[in-house]
Amino acid sequence: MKPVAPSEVEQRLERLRLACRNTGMRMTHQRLEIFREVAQSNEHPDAETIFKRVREKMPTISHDTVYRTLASLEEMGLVDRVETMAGRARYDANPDCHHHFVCTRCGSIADFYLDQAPSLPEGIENLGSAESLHVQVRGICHNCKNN
Amino acid sequence: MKPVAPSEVEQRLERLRLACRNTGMRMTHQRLEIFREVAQSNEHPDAETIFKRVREKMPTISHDTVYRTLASLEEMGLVDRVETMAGRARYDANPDCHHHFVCTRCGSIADFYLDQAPSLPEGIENLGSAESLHVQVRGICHNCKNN
DNA sequence: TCTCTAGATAGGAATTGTTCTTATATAGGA
DNA sequence: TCCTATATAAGAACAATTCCTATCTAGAGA
Repeated sequence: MKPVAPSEVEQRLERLRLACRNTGMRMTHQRLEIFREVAQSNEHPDAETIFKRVREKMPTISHDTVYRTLASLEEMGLVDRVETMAGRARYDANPDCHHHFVCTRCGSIADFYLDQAPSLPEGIENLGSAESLHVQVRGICHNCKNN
Repeated sequence: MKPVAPSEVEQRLERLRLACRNTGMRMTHQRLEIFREVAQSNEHPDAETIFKRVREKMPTISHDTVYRTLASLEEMGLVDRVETMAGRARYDANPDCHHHFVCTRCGSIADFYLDQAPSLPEGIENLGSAESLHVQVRGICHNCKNN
C-alpha cells in the first residue's frame, strides 16, 4: 500500500493546528505525534499500533493518552474510527468521503470511493435523522488470496 | 418497535433445526433458547442482554455458552453480528438482505432495505474478492430526538 | 520573559466484553 | 439403555479500553 503523499500529510497536520486554534484545545507534542501517525498511514492503524509507533519517539507515552487523544481527534472530526469485526477499533485520517474494503482474513482495510451515494429508501427518515453513511465491503484481499 | 411475527419466528426456528440436522450440530436446550431470543427480537440484542433473558428460563446458563453459541450460529449463517461503535457486538436473525440505521446516541439499531445494491466502483476487484456488502446509516433516532 | 492555572499526561489500577480451562453433563446414534 | 463425542457451567484469564490521581505544561496574561 503506497504511503500518504507528504503534501497531503502536511495538509492534514495543518487541519489539526487549525482545529486546535479554533476549539481552544491545546497543541501538545503527544497530540501532534499521535495524529501524525494516523495522518501519514493508509493502513488504518489500531490504537496499540499507534501507541507502539509513537513510543519510538516518546518513550513515556501512555496508552491512556493515545486512547484519549484518538477520542478527541474523532470528536473534532479529524479522524474516523472504523469498526470491523475484529475487536480493536481502527483509525483513519482521510478527510474525503470514502468507504472501506475489509479483509475478513487478515483484517486489512483499504479505502474506495463511490461514484454516487446509494439512494436510501423512502422510509428512512421514519427511523431518524441520518448523519453519515458508511459502506463496508467484506471479503478476502488479494494478499491473502495469494497465500 | 413491533415484535417479529410469530410465524416468522417459527420459520427461523425451523431453519435452526434444519441447520443442526445438516451440520450434525446438536440441538441443545441452550442453543434453542439463545437462538429464540435473537429470532424473536427486532432490537438486535447484545450478548449480555441475551444472557439475561435466557437466564430467566435457564438460571444456570453461563456467559460462555451464550458467546460460544452465538459464534456457532454466526458460523452457520443463522445470525449476523452487527458492529457498531459502542463496544458490544449486537446480533440479528433477520435472514433477508438488509442494512442498519444506528442511533449514535442510544445505540438502537433498525433494519432498512435498499431497492438496489449500491454500484461498486470499477477498481474494487483490485482490492480483493468481495463477499458481502454492509450499509450503515448513522444518526439520531426519533426516540432520542424527542427527548 | 515570567507566572499562573486550566487542561493534559504518565503510570498503574480498574472495568468491560469476551474467551479459555476443566470437570461434569447430555444429545443422539448404536 | 448404553456409550461417547460434543456441549455446558463456573470461574479464571485475557484483551481492549477507561478511570484515577499525582504531576506536568501550553499558552494566556502580567
